[in-house]
Amino acid sequence: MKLSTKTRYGTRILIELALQADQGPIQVSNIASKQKIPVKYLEQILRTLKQAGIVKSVRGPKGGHMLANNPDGIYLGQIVRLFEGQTDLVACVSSPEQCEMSADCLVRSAWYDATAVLYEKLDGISIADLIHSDGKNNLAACPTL
Amino acid sequence: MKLSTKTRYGTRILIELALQADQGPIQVSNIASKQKIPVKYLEQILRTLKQAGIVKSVRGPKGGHMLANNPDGIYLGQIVRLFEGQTDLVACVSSPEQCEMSADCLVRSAWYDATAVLYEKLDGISIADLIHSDGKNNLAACPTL
DNA sequence: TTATTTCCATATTAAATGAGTATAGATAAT
DNA sequence: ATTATCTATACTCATTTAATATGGAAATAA
Repeated sequence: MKLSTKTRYGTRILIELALQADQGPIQVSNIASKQKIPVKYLEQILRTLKQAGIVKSVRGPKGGHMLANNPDGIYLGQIVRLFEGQTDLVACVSSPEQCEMSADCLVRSAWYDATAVLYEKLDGISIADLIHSDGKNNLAACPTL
Repeated sequence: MKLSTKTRYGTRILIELALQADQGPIQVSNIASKQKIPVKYLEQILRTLKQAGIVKSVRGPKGGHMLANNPDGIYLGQIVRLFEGQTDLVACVSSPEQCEMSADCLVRSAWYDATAVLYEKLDGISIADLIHSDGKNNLAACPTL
């Protein structure tokens, strides 16, 4: 039940672009070294972000990438939906027709509610929120233990 | 970012056992046909549930399986933790040492919070809650769209 | 006591997915 | 023109998931 590296990398790329927002176009090599992401993989992820309208870029020497809009309008929920193949905890949540038992399934609505509460949270956290946090993580107890 | 079939099947197995709680030991073949789960796969999942102390069973003719305790004490969070290999949205949430950047990562605490809110929800839904719902699912809008 | 019904355990396989690499091309500044 | 940069697609490799196969162990009842 984990997020893909594309989602994680995608988020870190956006953070990097937000941090360097006043530096003009940021090059792939710059992001790659700062965030320790393989260049070619990074390029793929950037392309997805660009096609989604979140990032814009200019080609040629001195070219690079930058956020298309203000980071306070980019939310984690949007990034997760963009990169995760299946965005629900269980497929039947958004495609009940995939399961012949879904009509009177006793669990489906629970998976639905859990998915909803998760995205409610993710849709409340923007890239701007992240770069304005102090980045000091307490390494304390984990919610799943 | 989806739950495994083991988690989904495991939940449905427990629902089935809860529904038939007054019928004595329930046989694998019974659960398999009712819930449309391959017999041998079902046996694996049942074994995990048994080792976790959630299910008990008796061998030999007239044997079968039953809940070890009342279904109002079995929560979805427990089932998910039991079957999912990685129970956090991102590995660094519970194992920050796995990522050299985690100490001053600007995203980690967000993944932590999202994981926490998800399990808070899952830990509030019991098997008893599920079997006492009416099972009529509205097939309405999905939280991820 | 022995046949039979049931659960128990491990090994194997097959398909899907995820993560990353390779190769080739297009654009624009100098 | 040359070169630095982004763009696009195809391919490979490793891991995980889902399921199957095979063989066993326990307990009941004829």
